[in-house]
Amino acid sequence: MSQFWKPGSERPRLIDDEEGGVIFYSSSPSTSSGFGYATIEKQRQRLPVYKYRTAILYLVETHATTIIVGETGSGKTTQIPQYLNEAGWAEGGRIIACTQPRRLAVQAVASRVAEEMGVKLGEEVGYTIRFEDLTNPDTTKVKFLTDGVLLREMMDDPLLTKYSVIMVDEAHERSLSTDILLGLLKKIQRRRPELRLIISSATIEAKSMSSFFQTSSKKRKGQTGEDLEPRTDPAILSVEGRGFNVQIHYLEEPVSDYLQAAVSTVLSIHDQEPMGDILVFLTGQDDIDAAVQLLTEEVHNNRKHSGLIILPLYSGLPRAEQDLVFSPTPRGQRKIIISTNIAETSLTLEGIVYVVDSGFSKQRFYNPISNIENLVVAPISQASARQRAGRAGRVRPGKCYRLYTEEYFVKEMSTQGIPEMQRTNLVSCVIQLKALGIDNILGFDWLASPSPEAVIRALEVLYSLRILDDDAKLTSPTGFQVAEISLDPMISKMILSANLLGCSEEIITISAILSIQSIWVSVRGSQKELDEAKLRFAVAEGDHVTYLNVYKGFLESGKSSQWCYKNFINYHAMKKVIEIREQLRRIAQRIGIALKSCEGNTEVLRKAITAGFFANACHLETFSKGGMYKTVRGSQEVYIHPSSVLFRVNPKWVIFHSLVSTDRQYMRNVTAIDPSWLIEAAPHFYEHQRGNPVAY
DNA sequence: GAGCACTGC
Repeated sequence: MSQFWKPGSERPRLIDDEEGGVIFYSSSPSTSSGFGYATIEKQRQRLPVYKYRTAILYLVETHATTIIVGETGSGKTTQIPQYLNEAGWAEGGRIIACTQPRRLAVQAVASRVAEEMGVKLGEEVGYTIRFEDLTNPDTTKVKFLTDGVLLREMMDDPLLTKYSVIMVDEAHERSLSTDILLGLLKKIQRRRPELRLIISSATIEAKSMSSFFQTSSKKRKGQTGEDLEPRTDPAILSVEGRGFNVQIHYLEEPVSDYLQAAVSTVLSIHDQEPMGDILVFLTGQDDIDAAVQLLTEEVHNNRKHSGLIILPLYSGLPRAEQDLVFSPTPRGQRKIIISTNIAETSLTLEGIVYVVDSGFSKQRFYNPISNIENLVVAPISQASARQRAGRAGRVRPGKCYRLYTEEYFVKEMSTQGIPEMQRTNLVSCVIQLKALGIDNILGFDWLASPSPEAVIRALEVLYSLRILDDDAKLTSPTGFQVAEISLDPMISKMILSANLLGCSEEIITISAILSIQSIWVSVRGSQKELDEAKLRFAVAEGDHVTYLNVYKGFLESGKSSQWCYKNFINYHAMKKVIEIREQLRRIAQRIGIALKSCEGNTEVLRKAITAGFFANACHLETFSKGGMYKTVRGSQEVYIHPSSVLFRVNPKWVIFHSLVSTDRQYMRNVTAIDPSWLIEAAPHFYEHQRGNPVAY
């Protein structure tokens, strides 16, 4: 192995003593010396671990914003809320809020804190995620929630007045909700000087977070000159974690085929390194299946490779197969998990000692000009590479093999990666800000500004849906109602139109189904059987009405998992559909939509769909071969996806829910329409020309 | 006749 691999030159992280150790550094000179440690300025000083609590409480007391940086395992997430609670930050009916970007993390952290405090989950310590509110308004003092839920709470309480401290965890991940939330929190801070923010982030983002929250500190003195308000310059506290050291190895020479390189690296680790599981990061299902097959063949052909358990891991994998990665490795064997990015942040695997990092992942990019989102294989960032490597050091010191050179890591890889804000469609983001009364989206104080093109495109789409008016303000009632519905605005618009057309009962079912990945079981081997199963539900109107038949069948079966199995339908997906539908029903009730069924009238159904998705209208190119369509607006070449029930049926006019772009643009979830409905639904968008609709 | 990184409300 030594011929190909070169150890990294980055010095191992300092974990200096068995105490753990806290390093404190303040971004500004301190006037107080009461604690004996706060005199250090822009200079690192290690403090004994018992002062962790003191340091945090002091900083939160004196600074409006505290930025906590550090590694996993440093106890930031679980200890800080407890310190704050003990220090009285949740007295007098105030609540300490702690956000996470993922539902699972919220649940896990909340139950751990409840356990550590010796209280019942849902009382002093509670959590709120979509579909689940385990809090008690009378007793909850520490509340964990997803950042998306906190954003939703702002719709009713824009200043988040019930919270005394808000801690935002994993801020370095820079998810869309986190970025929006941080921008809004900074605004709130100006109106609520008593509010305390704690931003928890990876070390690499500390500086940008700190300068973002840095505000001019003019009015800090009260009339008599005493300090009334906290310091407005953020403090930075750095906490070392207890993770084990991970030795980094780079390739001596670059390789062109990372898949092959990954396979041979796994085999040489198995031959030459002591026992311990291996985690391999590849990009997607295709890569992973190919690698699993190559390794399995190798195990069959070569006896020295026995004792290997090879497991794929990606989100589309059926639940039972996903769970295999969590089963303990039998003694004398070695587990090899070949995974997408799901293992980078979403899942934590125990027992990993070796990581093989391809240096690539699939990433979504949005082109505001064509209004199309693309999924492409792209190089990861240095931050991502560090995160992947860290997965090897959870149980004991580990090793990470990077399938690229150190020069590439240092010179070619970007340090951070592009925030989601800058590579996604912004319609939902814009409508959320509009609902909070923020009208100047481009002028908003962003952590990372979205491109003007993307903002303009989002405004345009919302305007065409009559969600925004000529002044780019929310229309009443449509715009305000759409903002209440926690779905894609085009779907929300479809629901509102269904109310007028008398088919809301059916349309909220369709909406629930459209907002999950797929209701079909993904099976590679038995494609034919799946297609046959689909035909049992398929109708000429298209995929949307077909979904209604599936839902009806599921209800008639008594929500049976057996029935799902027989019909190649994903049972877990259907349960989720029921859950989302129930939430939509509640929201509909709240905004005054009466549920009404159209009793099988599919024309009004398709008119409601058209009212939301008129912009996605296409017509068949009559003289072209192979079912080529062109979008009415923009004349883009598109095709019906083979998974659609309208594949090869090729109706003359269709609208689609979304595009998948590979070598071609494929329309997913397609419904046949009458072109006259387009002008009826959106006279501001389409006009007649020689009997057919044409986009303005 | 082909393909879906990952979250979230």
